[in-house]
Amino acid sequence: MDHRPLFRLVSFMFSQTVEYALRAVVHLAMRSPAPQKTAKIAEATQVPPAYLAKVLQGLKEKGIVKLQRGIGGGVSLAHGPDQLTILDIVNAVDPIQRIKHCPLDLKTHGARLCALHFRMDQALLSMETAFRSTTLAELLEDPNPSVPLCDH
Amino acid sequence: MDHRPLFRLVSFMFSQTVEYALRAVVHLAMRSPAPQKTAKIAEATQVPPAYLAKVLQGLKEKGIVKLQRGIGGGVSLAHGPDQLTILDIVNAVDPIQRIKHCPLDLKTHGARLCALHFRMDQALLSMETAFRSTTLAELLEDPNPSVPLCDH
DNA sequence: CCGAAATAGGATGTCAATGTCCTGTTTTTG
DNA sequence: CAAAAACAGGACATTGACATCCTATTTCGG
Repeated sequence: MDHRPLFRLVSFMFSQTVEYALRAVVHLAMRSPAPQKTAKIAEATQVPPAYLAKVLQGLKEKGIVKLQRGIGGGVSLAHGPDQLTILDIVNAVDPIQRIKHCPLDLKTHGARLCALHFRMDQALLSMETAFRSTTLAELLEDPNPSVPLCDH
Repeated sequence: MDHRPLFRLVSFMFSQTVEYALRAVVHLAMRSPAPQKTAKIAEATQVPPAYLAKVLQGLKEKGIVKLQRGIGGGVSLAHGPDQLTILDIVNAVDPIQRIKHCPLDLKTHGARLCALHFRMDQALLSMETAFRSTTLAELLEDPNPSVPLCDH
């Protein structure tokens, strides 16, 4: 009956849904290509099971994962971990929208951004670049001793 | 009666409130140090007047602007445009929260972030850095021919 | 073919962000 | 001092993100 968020947002920059999708996909990558049951992923990644199911359906529609019903079914990556970047996941769930034109739609100037929105767009670009630079496979190879998702 | 957002979010990364705060502060910087009335700022920046008033109150509490009541009063910057960065404004309204520890609070490892959250934090860092690198004064000096906020 | 295993998806609930409105309080000017 | 100017702030409305639950529907194994 209590519908307050189960977990505090990691950062206001990322939606809870992005966080959940990333956890799930990293979990899948660690076990790729074996399919995993949604309930198991939810437990391991500490994501609400019913909500994770919705998130995974979204990822399926974007071609990130495959869902298989029935005994022995479950969720698996649609591509190899070396073919998926963090950006692919983020964009599938909550696309990074670069600023293409001034949000104040004055027609007194062309498509050129004012200085403020240009700077904001540059910040978005740097984030986009950071996310594009790492594949799931590289995440798993990370020398960091803490395994992804902090489980073991 | 219609309470749908007046303007589409510029990017899911930035809240509407951050966008409004930045527009208002840039407007103030262009006219610094003369105080401006909230209603005038709202009109020039295309922000709902009553909501802008709330945003400005928040900025006052964070020491970004000064509010003066009565005839001849209005809103003015609490510091020179060369003393305020975009990051100062963003953090006053919707602080960028860097990821300090794994959001899955397993105690099986220390404060070290797993590879996924380390990458996410690096993306936040790059955005933070981008925002810290520009002061309001530098925004106004921008060689870009479109004046900030696209008005004139 | 039957039953168990899984996902599919609709209906519904809650809350914070966004936005409006109205009345109070402070300050300045004449 | 009186009146107008301007912010202060509480009450309230709406919406989308987050979340749950329950009932299909599909698929595999024996």
